[in-house]
Amino acid sequence: MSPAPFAHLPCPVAHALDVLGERWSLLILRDALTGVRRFADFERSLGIAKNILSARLKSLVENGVLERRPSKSDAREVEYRLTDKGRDLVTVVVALAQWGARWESPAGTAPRFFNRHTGAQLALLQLRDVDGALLRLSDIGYEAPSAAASAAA
Amino acid sequence: MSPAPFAHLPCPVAHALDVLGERWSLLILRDALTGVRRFADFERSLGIAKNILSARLKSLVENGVLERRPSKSDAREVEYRLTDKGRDLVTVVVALAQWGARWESPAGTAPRFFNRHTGAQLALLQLRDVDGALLRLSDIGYEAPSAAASAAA
DNA sequence: CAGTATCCCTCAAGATACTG
DNA sequence: CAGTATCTTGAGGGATACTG
Repeated sequence: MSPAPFAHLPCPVAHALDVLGERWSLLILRDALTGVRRFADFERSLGIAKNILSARLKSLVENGVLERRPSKSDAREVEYRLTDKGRDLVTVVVALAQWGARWESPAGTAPRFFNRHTGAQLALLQLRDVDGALLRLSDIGYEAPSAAASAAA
Repeated sequence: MSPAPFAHLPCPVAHALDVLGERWSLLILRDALTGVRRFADFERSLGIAKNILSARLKSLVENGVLERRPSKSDAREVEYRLTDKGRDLVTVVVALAQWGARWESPAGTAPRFFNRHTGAQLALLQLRDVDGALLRLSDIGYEAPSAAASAAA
């Protein structure tokens, strides 16, 4: 996200991308969400260079998505664990995974998230109204900040 | 996505990011999902340089996410419209928006998606089992391709 | 309006060597 | 194991001028 951060754009997607927009960030997050915690494991799992991994982990820690701390079992080891903020990204990662599996991965080759108690697949993420009704894209509007906060006041 | 594409990684998130991982792609998608169709409108809305916008639109068209075609109302104008594949990204964009609004945007300043018939907010995207039960992160497993396809066969 | 054509610059990313 | 230190590269991105 070097040249010009998106922070000035009045858009939560932009703000999210200022934290996650770099090439490796969401993949690191995917690993973290599936239980990876150690530097060397991220490295192996992703095939990422050490310096890049180091930089990305640092930025994710700075942004409060991961927490860095010594392992409980062995104080010499370091663990990167998800914060609540990081854990909350599971919908983003799963949404990407579901889209990727459907449209970009050769059928049957993609790993999948599943319910570890039953083995069942996750339901597709879908847009719903607060009352639970399914929404189509055409039902959805996007409310500018001025129209929302300002006009409401 | 220059140096080394993620295509070789056995991960649908990686494959999705090969299409969407560049800085502007998801923001362009957000615009497209909220009805933006013309080059100049993307340009104004995002404050993106023309050459970059041109390149991103081209790549999104190549990847089947957008479709480029003359406007129906004025054949001299060009429109970029979402394909089904592109429309299917709404969950990704909304997931990012919800996360960004919650964790990165100053309270109340972020635009929001809403039900345009009722004005109600969208429900938070949440992970559910096929039967509709809410799932927590700890309930979720991630199944490697070998363990899935190979072992199943 | 919807782009192309240039030029420039920075930084993400890669490779490798080294350290506590 | 978990990084830091360097060096290099090449693409992504920005600005501006120009065109059908």
